[in-house]
Amino acid sequence: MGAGGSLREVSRRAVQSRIARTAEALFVAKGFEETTVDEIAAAVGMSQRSFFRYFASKDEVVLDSVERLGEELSARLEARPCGESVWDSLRRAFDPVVERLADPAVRERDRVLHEIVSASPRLLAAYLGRLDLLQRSLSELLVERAGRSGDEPDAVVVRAIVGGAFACLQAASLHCGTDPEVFGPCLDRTMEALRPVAA
Amino acid sequence: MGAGGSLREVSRRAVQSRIARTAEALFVAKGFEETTVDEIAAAVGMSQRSFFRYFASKDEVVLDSVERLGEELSARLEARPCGESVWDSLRRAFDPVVERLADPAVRERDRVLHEIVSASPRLLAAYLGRLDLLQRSLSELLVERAGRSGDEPDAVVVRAIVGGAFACLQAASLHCGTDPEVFGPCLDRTMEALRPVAA
DNA sequence: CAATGATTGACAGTCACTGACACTTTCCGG
DNA sequence: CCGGAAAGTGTCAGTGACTGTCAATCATTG
Repeated sequence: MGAGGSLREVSRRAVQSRIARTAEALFVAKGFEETTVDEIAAAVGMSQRSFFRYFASKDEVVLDSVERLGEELSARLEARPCGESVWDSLRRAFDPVVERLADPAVRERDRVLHEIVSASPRLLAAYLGRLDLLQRSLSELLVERAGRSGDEPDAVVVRAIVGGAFACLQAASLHCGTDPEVFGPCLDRTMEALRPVAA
Repeated sequence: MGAGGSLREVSRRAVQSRIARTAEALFVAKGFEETTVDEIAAAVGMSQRSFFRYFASKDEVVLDSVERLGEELSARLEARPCGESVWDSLRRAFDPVVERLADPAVRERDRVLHEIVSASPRLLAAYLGRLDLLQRSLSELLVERAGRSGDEPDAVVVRAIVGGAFACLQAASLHCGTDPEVFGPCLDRTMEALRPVAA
């Protein structure tokens, strides 16, 4: 089935990565809105048209890594045991977000990305849109899981709980830095404060 | 100080309202992305340039009402007593959102707006961006309030709690309709489930 | 009536993004 | 080694959101 010719996919990813790094440097230097796609394409050494063959939009260059983190997060959540509470499963699914920060290189890149995103209202909105999409799919997953284990799940409450967990994640990443020694406890503190009474 | 020449402001609002109603009709009929600003301007009977004198962007036409609701919500929260818990203050601040739905005309408009927003990923993202902005300002307000009443407020936790409350609101407005008899209890149910242990 | 300031339309320009087409490079069986 | 399909690329033209500018109009006020 058409998903993933491995050899070519690798080189595609390599080109995407090259574009992303180049673009991020420009975004940091001049700002996101102030950098045109033409400039990025020229800096990479390709036509504007080709840029859009690797990224569907200018936003995508920055949000692509969020997408990938979302997939991992989704996979982690799916791997959690059915008996575990929704809240704890979510907290564990967030582990990679914290663990990533152990690598200084990753930490630096996250910092840069965060700076770019939070400096542009439009990008920030697009970012939140992605998170919302992710929350929807995680909610569905959890509702289905609850149904499997015999519970009668309340879809609205599950959705609210997932939203609450992401609110904790968002608050932590906003107020605490990218230092894992600070971020982790910070996330735990917020998630303890908001822990649902039952679920 | 420069805020609000009353006479002219009124007529400006009237024009904005006329544009908004016209545009919303077109959005429902053809979809948001498929409706061009030229079409809206022509339908209202003005130049495209003038359209942009009343709304900074096409998004703004739809999100303007969200903005106004946000201001009311902010004012309500500020009016709550300092002694009240953060969570209860937020729940009470949400009251106008529920009460608005008592008026069938308002309910219908909310339904239309909701339909338009949720049908366009870009608009939805912009909407979430506004909510995020609102959450920031409410968080600041609550942190300051907690400081006034002698508590030592934890800004991160407050931010997470505000985010959690909005997650409840969002979940309710997503899963329950615009019927106030359904929406209200739905909101209460989610907010009871997520009520923070202390705060 | 004349001066003034706000509102507007017309026009031109930028930038994100898309579709079409021609060209080249790569790959593969014969 | 060759011929042709497949994939990648550049060029060009076009759409649509948005902005700056300027001249004309309109209402207000002295």
